[in-house]
Amino acid sequence: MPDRIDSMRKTPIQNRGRQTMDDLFEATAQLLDKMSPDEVNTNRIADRAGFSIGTLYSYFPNKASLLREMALREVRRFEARFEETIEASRAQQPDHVIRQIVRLALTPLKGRHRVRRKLVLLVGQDPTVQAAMHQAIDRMTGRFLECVGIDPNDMSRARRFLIFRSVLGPVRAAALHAPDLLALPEFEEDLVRVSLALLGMPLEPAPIL
Amino acid sequence: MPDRIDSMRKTPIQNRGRQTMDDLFEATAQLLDKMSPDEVNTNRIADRAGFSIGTLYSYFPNKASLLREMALREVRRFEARFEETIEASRAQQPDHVIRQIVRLALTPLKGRHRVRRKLVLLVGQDPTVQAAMHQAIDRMTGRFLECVGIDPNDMSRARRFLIFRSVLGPVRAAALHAPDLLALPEFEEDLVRVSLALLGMPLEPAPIL
Amino acid sequence: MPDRIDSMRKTPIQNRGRQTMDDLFEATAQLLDKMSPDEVNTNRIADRAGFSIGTLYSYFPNKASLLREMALREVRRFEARFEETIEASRAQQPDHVIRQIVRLALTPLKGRHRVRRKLVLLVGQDPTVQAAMHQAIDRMTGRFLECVGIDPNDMSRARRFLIFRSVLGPVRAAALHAPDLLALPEFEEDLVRVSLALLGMPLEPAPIL
Amino acid sequence: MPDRIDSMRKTPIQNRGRQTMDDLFEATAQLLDKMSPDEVNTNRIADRAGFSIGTLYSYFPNKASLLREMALREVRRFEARFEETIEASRAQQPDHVIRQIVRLALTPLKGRHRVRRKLVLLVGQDPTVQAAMHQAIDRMTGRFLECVGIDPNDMSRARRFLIFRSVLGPVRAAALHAPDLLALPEFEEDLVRVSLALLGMPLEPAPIL
DNA sequence: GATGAATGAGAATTCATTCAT
DNA sequence: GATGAATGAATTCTCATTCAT
Repeated sequence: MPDRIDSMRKTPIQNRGRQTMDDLFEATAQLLDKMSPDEVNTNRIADRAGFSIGTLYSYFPNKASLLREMALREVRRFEARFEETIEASRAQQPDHVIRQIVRLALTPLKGRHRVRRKLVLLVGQDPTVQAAMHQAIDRMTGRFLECVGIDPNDMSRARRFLIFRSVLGPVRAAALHAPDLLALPEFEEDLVRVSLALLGMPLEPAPIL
Repeated sequence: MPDRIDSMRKTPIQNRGRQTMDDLFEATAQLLDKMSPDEVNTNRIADRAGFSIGTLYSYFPNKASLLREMALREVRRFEARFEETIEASRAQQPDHVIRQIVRLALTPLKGRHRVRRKLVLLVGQDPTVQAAMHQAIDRMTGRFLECVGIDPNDMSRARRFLIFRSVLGPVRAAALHAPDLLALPEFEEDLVRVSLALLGMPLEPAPIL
Repeated sequence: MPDRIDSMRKTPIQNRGRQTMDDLFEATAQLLDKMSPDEVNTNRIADRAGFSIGTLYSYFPNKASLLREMALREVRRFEARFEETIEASRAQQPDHVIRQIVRLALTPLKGRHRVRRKLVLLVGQDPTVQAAMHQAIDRMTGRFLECVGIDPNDMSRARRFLIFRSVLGPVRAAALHAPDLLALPEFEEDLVRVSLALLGMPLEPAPIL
Repeated sequence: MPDRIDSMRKTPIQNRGRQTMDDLFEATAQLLDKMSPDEVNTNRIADRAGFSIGTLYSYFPNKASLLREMALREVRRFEARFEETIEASRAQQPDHVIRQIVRLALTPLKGRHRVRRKLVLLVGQDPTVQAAMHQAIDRMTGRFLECVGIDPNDMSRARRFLIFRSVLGPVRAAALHAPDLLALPEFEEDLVRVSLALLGMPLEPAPIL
């Protein structure tokens, strides 16, 4: 799976192309949902999307770039939903804002948590995706602090790094290995508590249970 | 915790065999350290370990089992180190115990955080490994609660799930993308704070910075 | 010398068509100049010529025929230049005529020796092109002998075969691998000497140096 | 057809490997003899050689390198035969030596002139092969001059370049397009004449016929 | 006529695995 | 037991060509 520089073959400004790419992404998602990541190959993707393999390769220079674009799109989508959430929480108390964000993280798009996990397995080494994810998290952290009125410079890098990641990591783990937790109020509660602890704003002493 | 898994071809009671397997694991680790996971193949592993490919296949029935055993060994090793840490912290304050555990998580064996990450990429879908990891985390959580004198039944499943995973996830993220954080006292501090918050024992109101 | 070959789809009597074909040839030449022959494909040719791939296929039934026509055009052009040279040398001494022909061979159109070589690599097996080239050389040999007043029947087939080919081969080799030789007077001199030797008219005993 | 640096995958010091490579070369030659060069693919080569495709790729990193090695072997073989010829002609008159060399060029190995031609079509752009061929010709020229007692420094570069190439080019052309010429005494005669003319040693005035 | 998205056969290459020595 | 040459299914990717718009 060689790695080219140019990520896409044709700029999908045309709606035609945009639709085809979406079809390919959707096909990929369905396959990831159904089978192990290394069974997902370009032939199967094209086939399921209802295109010939050649069409796939006229939209993406190679397999890696298709997966990369798909991952980047996921990141962008999450950030967009985050942005909406922040906007809707303007001028609210920090704990309320955090709770909204935790809920956002807990609500997988179309139940596609498994797809996302497998996508990570396929794209995990891709530096572009890595960078995009971490920059997105950093941007979202910044937006959040701004929203709740904290100057980022008043907070250590370590803590800024942790605020969201201490929520996102466990959510992913739960989604994969204990999905029922996602629906429990006390799970949401504890995630909020973690973030607030890092903001120096503990809730009332947490009940042990 | 029995040592044998039936994906191993021979019971490695003989030291010869044990040594050979360790050599193969070490070779795999070195390759993972050097190259992308999908460049790591059985021929290269055998080659670097100084064995023929045939020998590799007399110790493991297939590639997946080699990687699986290796991952399981990592899990067992971590748990063993955890056990030592707990033993050494007997009858200490919870925050002290937690701090020791955080330090354990921050100190990978031989700086092999990258190796572990890539191993996950290769083995990530293996149900045996998944199960072993989560069972280990659950066992360690139990041991910890026992050590600090909390009855596990007094704590919600959600919280038990989170206590360690809210530390482990961010540590891995930092190891991969902001390794310098691992050495910062305030990073350790905040990780401890996260766990304590979940135990309902906040430190003194956290300074924002 | 009729201009039409039945591998062309339309008789390019219309200037439009003629121009389009020339554009396609020119694009092909530019690509051959820039890249390796097997990187030159029909899509790139159409693209560089500023046409759609469909247009290319309305002028040529397939890739081979485009390249064939292009090669045949080269052959015709060379023969036309040869004809001019011969005409301009009417009633001159044989050594003078030969020198003019050698100069012609040394002076490729637009410095496109490399293009010609790569075209040969792409079209080399085409029997039509092979035949056209050799017939052209035979015709030119005949014209030359006529011009200098030698009856072709007075000369062996072997020698007629050699007269021009002993010049053309080395010139191509030099163009590709020692282009600086092309400009040296002694190179031209020796090529003339070779041809004259075959005509049984050696120059004064050649200086060794 | 990507191009690696390393030309061979395993050093064929072992006789086993040497034999396998020879089989692959022989299979390639047979295919080139039978079909057009671009129909010759690695699958067919392996198949005809009686190996699996994987075996081919354990001896050569890619198709290009197989063809390259084969071409280089041809060059080495020709040079070896040249060397024998020179040795056998020690202390003979220049015209005798040249005649032997011309005969060598006229005697294709196993009637494989066509194979060689097609090999050139496949490998023609390969810089390694190009360089090897030209260096070989230069070495042979040097050996020849030494043998007939001419100091290379007494001869212009242009002429040294031409001495053999003015023979080799036409021979190849004849082999491909007028094979019957190869057997004619007057063809041999004229080739000798060409070389001698370049050495400043004309034969008796050439008979026109 | 022109366009260019779509096609799909076919080619190169990899690598887990086997088995004769 | 060890070896490593050989296997071949599977995968990625290309590009000449078609045809609906």
